[in-house]
Amino acid sequence: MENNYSEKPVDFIREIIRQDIASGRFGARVHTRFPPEPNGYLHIGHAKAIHLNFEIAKEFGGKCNLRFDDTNPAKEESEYVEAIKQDIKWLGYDWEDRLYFASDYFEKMYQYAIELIKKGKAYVCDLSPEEIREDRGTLTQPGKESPYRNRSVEENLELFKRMRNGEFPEGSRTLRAKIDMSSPNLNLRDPVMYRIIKKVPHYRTGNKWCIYPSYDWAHGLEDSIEGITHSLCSLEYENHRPLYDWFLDQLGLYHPRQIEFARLNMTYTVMSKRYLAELVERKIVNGWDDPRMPTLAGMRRAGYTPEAIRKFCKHIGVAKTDSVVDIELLEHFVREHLNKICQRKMVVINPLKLVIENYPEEKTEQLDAINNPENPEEGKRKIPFSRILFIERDDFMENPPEKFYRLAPGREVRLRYAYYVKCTQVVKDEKGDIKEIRCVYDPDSRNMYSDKKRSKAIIHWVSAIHCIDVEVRLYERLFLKKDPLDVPEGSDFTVNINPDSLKIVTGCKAEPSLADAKPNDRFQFERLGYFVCDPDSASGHIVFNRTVSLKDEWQKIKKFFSHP
RNA sequence: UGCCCGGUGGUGUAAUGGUAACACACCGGCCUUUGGAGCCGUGGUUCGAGGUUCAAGUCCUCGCCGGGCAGCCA
Repeated sequence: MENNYSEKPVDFIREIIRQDIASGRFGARVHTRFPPEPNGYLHIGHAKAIHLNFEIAKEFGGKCNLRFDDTNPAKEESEYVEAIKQDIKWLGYDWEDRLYFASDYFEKMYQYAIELIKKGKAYVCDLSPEEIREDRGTLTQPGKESPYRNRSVEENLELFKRMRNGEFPEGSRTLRAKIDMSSPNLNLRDPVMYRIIKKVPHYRTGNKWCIYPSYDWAHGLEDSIEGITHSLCSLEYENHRPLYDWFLDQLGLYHPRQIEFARLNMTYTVMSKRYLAELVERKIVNGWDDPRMPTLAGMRRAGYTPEAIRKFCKHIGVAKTDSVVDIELLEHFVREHLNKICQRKMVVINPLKLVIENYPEEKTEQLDAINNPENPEEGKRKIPFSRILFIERDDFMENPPEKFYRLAPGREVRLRYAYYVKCTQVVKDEKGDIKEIRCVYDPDSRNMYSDKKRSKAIIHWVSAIHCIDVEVRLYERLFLKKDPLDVPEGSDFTVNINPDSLKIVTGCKAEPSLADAKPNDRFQFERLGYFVCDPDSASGHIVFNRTVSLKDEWQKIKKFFSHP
């Protein structure tokens, strides 16, 4: 077993684990777990937790379990189990043979509950949910003890058995831990351990059970049963740790250590399952795997790579400070990786016809284009050039402002991998819209690699008779505001939705080599961004999703001009 | 007016009592057949006030600010 936990710096969790190893607290063992509830899709915040748990196990020569925490049949479905497994695999992690379900422990938990009753530490309570709430007290006032708190062990045992047997209606009784109704920590005011749920069957155990353990009771047992050493969870469980410890101590069971860390928040993003589900249900996005979603499924479809996400997780670190990470950081790692691995292609999204008047009508040339300047070994390809081309409408302006140094009347620019062209004429239609532009080219300018700047601009193009039509889906951030939940009184986050978060553009012109693109193939469209072939593609109808744009100096300048 | 947890450049994370570091973003500059990529540089004295110490972001005290907690959710 190769341990490599000597490098610095190290976060507070790894520091604690080092100490535990040094003191022999768990016999130098490290065993973590990722415990999702199968009630929704995994998002980038889960990626942080997955990364943390699996990487720590790897670093310390330990193991990490995948455990579905399926203790609430009302919310859980096997669809989510499968999606979650797929996402974790895609992210690059392997739970090997350690796939577990809390629902497999129900019988064991039940027996432990009986033990607790016998110790006089748990009782069946006949109070209604409302009555329990009223008796719980408030943040500043102690609670009131339940009138059923002092039932005999025998009666509790009998009642609990009848609860399991389904003799009581849903909501009529609970099993509660007998702790302290005046504890300043409200979690310790006789928390509910079991509730009766009869209306819905459990997706795995069906109707076998009609009592289900609550989180606080179940989670520590799950960790204990699996021999987990370090149970990593988010900050909101901090106040639950005394309870986690209490149950395990009362039962005298193997006792893992719970450590809390701050969950991930990102700008321009909502991260709770509730809101994500709402986006899906209200059809604001097209499903959980919509490329605008911060779900792993969405990011996969958007073209993000698992490598980039992992590197992001590594770099954000882990701490106890509530924080909001700039989404630019994620995008940075996506660009960084894609820049390395993507072959370049020329695609014109918003075509403008360009006619080279002095280029022979029938002539076609095959020009060399570099596949990936980051990796010369990927070689070159041929791209066809001819008299009529398409260029990006944005690359021409009739009345260019300062700092725009692309094509304009009388101006010369280089066509990437081809020639210099000079604009001689602008042709407009009846409405005055620019229909095409006419140019002359310099036949001697091909491959003049060392030619110093006859123009500052190089633009991309595609040959009109050779190109293929493709559909491009231009995705932008789903929300306009850094904090999408920052809304005026009485409205919800939909007021912050970006109305332009998806633009579907058909009739885009792509270089012919893209005809072979297969779903999930990733490319850089030169000067535009990174794109991935979408599974919606069919033969003859290829669809690309924009993963992320290239950084664009000109866009910045334009923005500066529009609001100085 | 309760309990718990936090507070280091715009953002996130380091500094383990000894000259505040790294990344992203931003702004300059260099380079470039992608206004891409790459390279170089400018921003902070660590929430505030005291205290301990030769020495404090780090330890102590008191404030201030932020977050969490009153589901038979997790």
